[in-house]
Amino acid sequence: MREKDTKERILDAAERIFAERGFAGTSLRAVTSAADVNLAAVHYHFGSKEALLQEILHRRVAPINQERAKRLDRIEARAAEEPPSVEEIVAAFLEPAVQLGDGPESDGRAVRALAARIYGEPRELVEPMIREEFGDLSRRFVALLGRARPELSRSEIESRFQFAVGVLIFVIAERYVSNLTPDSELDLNDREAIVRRMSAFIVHGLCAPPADARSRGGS
Amino acid sequence: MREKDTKERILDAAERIFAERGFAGTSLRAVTSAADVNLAAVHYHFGSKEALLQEILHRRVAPINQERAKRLDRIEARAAEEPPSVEEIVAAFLEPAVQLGDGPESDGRAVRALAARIYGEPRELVEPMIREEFGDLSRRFVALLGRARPELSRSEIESRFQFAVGVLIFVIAERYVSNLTPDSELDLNDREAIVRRMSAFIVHGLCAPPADARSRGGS
DNA sequence: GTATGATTCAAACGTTCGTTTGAATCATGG
DNA sequence: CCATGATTCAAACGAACGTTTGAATCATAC
Repeated sequence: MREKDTKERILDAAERIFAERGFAGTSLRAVTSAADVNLAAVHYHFGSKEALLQEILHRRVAPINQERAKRLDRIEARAAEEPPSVEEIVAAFLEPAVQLGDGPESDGRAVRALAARIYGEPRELVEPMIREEFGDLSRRFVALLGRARPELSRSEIESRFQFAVGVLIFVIAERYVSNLTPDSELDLNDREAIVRRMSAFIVHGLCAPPADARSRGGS
Repeated sequence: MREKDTKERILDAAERIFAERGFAGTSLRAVTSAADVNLAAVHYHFGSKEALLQEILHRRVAPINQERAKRLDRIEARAAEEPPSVEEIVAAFLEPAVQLGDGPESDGRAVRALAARIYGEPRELVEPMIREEFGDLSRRFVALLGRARPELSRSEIESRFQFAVGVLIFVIAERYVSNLTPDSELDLNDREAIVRRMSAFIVHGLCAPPADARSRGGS
């Protein structure tokens, strides 16, 4: 038996390659070759390529969503006494995600890139996965933001939550436009600064006055 | 000769299918079948699958970037007298993009989805395209934002610009998390409201105080 | 050592893919 | 009408794909 078992090696290799090439652009032969295992092992251990993707997502996303849920629990418990602040809600949303995949053996970059690129895959492939992993949590975030900003309609809160998701996904995916030019001063390795800036941007965006004249119309 | 010529039919069909399935997940047979043309026509007219993608991008993105460049010209001309406002810079950035692909014959949804999903494709495929189409414009937006917010470092401006890009991409891609749950009140057809809200969110995010203690350190 | 289930293996299946090829057809000008 | 280049066509090429198959090997318990 190898040092790291076959299943784990497949998961690690697939994670990296799915992140770079997407689901359709990743062949199982590329994965098994990178994992140094036999092609049939994928079917033996996972049943299908699609199930492999699902399992990769789950193994990475479940821990961060558990952490988010814990943080939400604490915020919700205190919300009975006083409304939550946008800052703490944003922290609960962002912090688990920006640490995604970091560990002693890995800097988590591929994991985060994969989590981000899921949003670009064909809808029928990933919407069930997204709904399953994030549906409940997003409802809870939206509800808490509603407590923090009661003058906004549910619809406007949902929009703003979505904008925050867009920022986060772009940041964790490290897909940048401006640093493609030679004069860019953006240092992608300064993650702390980027996270701090992102948090400030999102908090301030969320704290904007209502953009809708009839913002309370939808409730 | 058909009503619409072969080349145009291929471009239209490919645009739609690339947007749904991504580059690797799109077969030329799917495209040619949808366009009701012969498979070899793709190679005859475009040379390769990749060149087809490039041409699709260019035909859609070039007009919006021309419009953006025109708006930038106007803002830059006035910037000699007084600093530009964040609002007008954001409008110059967003408005051409949210109208992307809208015309008498098409609601532009597929076009926008494709423009958005380009960011998820393998880097070596799309970075040259992105650099070519957006490199110069992003430099100009960053420079103008620097004029509007001189207390921020170039690096922090670039980060914020990137966050704005993330929001825009998510919105034009119509990839939502919260509306996947049955109780969502987000109406994706109310584009005007969504754009208005997005603009407010971005403007307020960009107007946040410096997140970096040494924000002017990079200049 | 033997039996049994788990795991890995190499080969194959049937399908699909982007690209190429040479012939057929079309469009246009002289 | 003929010549010529443009365009479309059907077939094929060589490669790649996810999945399946049955045999071989491994691991473990008795």
